[in-house]
Amino acid sequence: MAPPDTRTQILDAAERLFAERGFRGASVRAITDLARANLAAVGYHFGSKAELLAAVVRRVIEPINAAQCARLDRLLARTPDPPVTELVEAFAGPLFDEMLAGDEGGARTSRLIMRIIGDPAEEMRDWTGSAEDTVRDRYLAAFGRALPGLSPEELWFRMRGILAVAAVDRVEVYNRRSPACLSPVAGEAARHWAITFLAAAMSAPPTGT
Amino acid sequence: MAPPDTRTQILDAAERLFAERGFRGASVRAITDLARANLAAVGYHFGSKAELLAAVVRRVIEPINAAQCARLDRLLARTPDPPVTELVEAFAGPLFDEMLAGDEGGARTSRLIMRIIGDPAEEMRDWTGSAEDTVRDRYLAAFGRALPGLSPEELWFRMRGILAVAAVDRVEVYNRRSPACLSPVAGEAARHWAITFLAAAMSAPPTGT
DNA sequence: CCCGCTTTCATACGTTCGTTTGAATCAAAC
DNA sequence: GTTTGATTCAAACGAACGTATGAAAGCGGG
Repeated sequence: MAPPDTRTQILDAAERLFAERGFRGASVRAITDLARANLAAVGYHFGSKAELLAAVVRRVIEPINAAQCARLDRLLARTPDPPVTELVEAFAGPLFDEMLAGDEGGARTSRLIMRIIGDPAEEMRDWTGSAEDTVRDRYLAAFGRALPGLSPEELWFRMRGILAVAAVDRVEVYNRRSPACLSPVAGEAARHWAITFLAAAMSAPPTGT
Repeated sequence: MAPPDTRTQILDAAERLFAERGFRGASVRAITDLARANLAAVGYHFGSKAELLAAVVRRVIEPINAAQCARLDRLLARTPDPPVTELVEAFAGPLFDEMLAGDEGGARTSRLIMRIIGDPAEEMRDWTGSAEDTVRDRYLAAFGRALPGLSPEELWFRMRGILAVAAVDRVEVYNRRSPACLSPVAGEAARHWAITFLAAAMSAPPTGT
């Protein structure tokens, strides 16, 4: 099981191609070619392309969610009302951690998150995910205590902003169309920049409406 | 030419379907069906599906860019160094203005911007756009004066954040997976929330790295 | 009426897609 | 050595796709 394990190789190839090309853009043939597996292996090991996607997404999301959860636990063990900056760090940090752990300096996971958010294919939303909802609700509650006066709707609006900024990092379109003079952003710098940016954004006073 | 104008009807249908389903997900057949036109009409009026997309994107982007440019001119006519909040308002405001003008309360344009940012299809990046680069560079310069001490790279990182937050608004995935209790956000409120959120984010002190 | 030009239409072509199938291969148990 | 179950393989299926084609239809000016 150690070296080749067709199933894992397909998962790896699919993660990469789904991230790069989206659900519709990554054909089963391209995935099995990259995985050096047979075309029918996807059907055999996963049932269908949609179920393969779900397996890929779960494998990527789970450690991120676990880390977000653990860091929130650690924060709450220290004080029941952590400051906004630390909440942002705990929530957004794991997104960048996992991103940086990937083979290509994290671009792959970041792009995959972008796909999860933005891919129009219906199949991108079928990976259940009650655990994700739980974590999200816990952070919503914690942010709510740290930012009294913010309506639940505006709070949720701001949390979507966190995900958007984290996901949009390293997305190709931007880098392709970025001002020519700028060098690509190193992963660690992007992490700090994002935390700074988002902590300030989350801490903004309530709009009022 | 007034009522039916096949070309315009195709543009409208394509704008809607590209926004909803992405480039690959919106088939030429679905577009011409929605437009009540013949399948071959796309080839006749636009040449190819990719050129149809370019025409759609240009039609959506141009007024936004013009508005961003005009508002920056107005700002600079008043003072050579406008404050960050007004720059954010001038840059992000038109995104929401145009979004709100659409038929479905703006969701369509917002989603299309999201596609422009996130769609993995290569064709999504072929709509030239030197005018867009000009506007972007002008805002980069203005933000640079308003935020001395920020490196050009971090400045560009933050401007991408503006686009990300504006685009992610009303994207279906989020609303589908949003906490059940929350009602959907009204367009005007989202605009204020985003400006507040982004003005605070842009005004954050330099990270330093 | 008829002409030239634009536009619409039905149809077909070749490709690529996801999925299925049934035989071949492999590895361990007996 | 044979059997059994799991895995891999080449091949094929029908469906959907983007595009091209040539005839039909509309239509204002001679």
